[in-house]
Amino acid sequence: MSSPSSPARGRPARLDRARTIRTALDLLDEGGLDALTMRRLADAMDVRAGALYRYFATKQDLLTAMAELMVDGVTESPQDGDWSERTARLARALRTALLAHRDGARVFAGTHSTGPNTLGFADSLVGVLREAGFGDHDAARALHAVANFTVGHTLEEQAALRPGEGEPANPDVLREAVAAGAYPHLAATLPALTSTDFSADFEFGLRLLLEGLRAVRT
Amino acid sequence: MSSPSSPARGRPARLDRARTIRTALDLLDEGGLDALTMRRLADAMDVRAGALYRYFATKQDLLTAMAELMVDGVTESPQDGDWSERTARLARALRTALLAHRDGARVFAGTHSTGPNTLGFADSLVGVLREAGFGDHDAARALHAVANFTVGHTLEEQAALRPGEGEPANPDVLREAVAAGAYPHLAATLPALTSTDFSADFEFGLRLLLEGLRAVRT
DNA sequence: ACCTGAACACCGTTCAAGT
DNA sequence: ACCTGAACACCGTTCAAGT
Repeated sequence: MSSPSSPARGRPARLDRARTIRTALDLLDEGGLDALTMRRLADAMDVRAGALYRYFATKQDLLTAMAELMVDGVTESPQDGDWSERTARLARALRTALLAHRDGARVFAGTHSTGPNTLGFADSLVGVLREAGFGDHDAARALHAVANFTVGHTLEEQAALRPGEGEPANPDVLREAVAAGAYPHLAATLPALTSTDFSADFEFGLRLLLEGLRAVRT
Repeated sequence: MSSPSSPARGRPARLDRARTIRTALDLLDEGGLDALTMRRLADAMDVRAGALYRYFATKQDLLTAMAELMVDGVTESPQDGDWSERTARLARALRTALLAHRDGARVFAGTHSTGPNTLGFADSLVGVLREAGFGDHDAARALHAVANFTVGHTLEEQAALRPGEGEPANPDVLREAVAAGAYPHLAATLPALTSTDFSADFEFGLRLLLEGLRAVRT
């Protein structure tokens, strides 16, 4: 919690937290997480790298603030529909928010924001389930399951969308590897495994969780 | 694919791929992923950093090989029980394998091995589901859902086990943040949310997926 | 109060040259 | 054939000193 004092005495600050976080997200979209360095961010803000540390204790602190800003608005959704429709909407909104920035899921997975957007999302999801009659433990665990699946899925989705610099794309590697070894089931399901319909993939997993919740409901 | 030639002509090599990967996993266990550098690994192998590049094209290549070795044996499991019990066993075996190394889930999530252990695991899981009557697309998507959930869960579990150097542990941060803001549902479920029974958490999510698969089955 | 300058202690990777 | 030496082009972070 670095905090330049509020009454703006002395020189007007060239830097501030909110503008820096937004610029960092722009840089993320341009070059990805690996290209986002404190020095480059400082350049974009017309400042030396050291100056950033008056506003962010560490780079991790900056990344956490970026993750928190990314999920701004994920909590807003119409309140109609039953609990499973509302849960699905929240999960979809989280995925969409992560997809909106290059390496969004990687940034989010690597941080643990306790800001209002992140907590608001969690409170909404837990609220929907509690009001639907789920117990506290089940609601908390369902939140974890949905969030872990959603982040895990989006991590894969964004990794598949941008294969590692120069390396051949995943489908080709997989085809070759499966052809070489003895993987009868993978060979038979290759078209399904190399499908790039990530939305359908996500919806399937989400449906499993929701059907599971329905079955588990006392 | 760096590959020193097989007929050992000239000086006997001090380095080899397999021994280097095992040493890297030892270093991982000692200091975590952030402390695993090519220079430190070279030190441990009594060699200069540059020499490693005769065996690994990049650090990413090394990490992929580590991930592949981590899931060695995850495919072996008794073949008895019905499809949901067998699927559960495979998922549990994956989690256990990732938990066996410090930052195991982070290493695994950051790579995409197409080695025999990784493919063997995928083939087993898809095989169990296909033999149970699931279609190719559903089996492939179920593999993704189970794997994404398992890796996502273990990522969180290992992050919670080692709070970020100096930062207060997550439960305390969460308690304070929830107390400060207006999160009625989080406040009511705080004990459940800050539970550290990760196995129960994992089993709950896994159960949701399996019950969901049962419901989705044609 | 806010930022610069300069340093500290590192990184991953490449490649000519030695043995 | 295998490895060293040395460099290249960077990192995150700290902190006295300037304005």
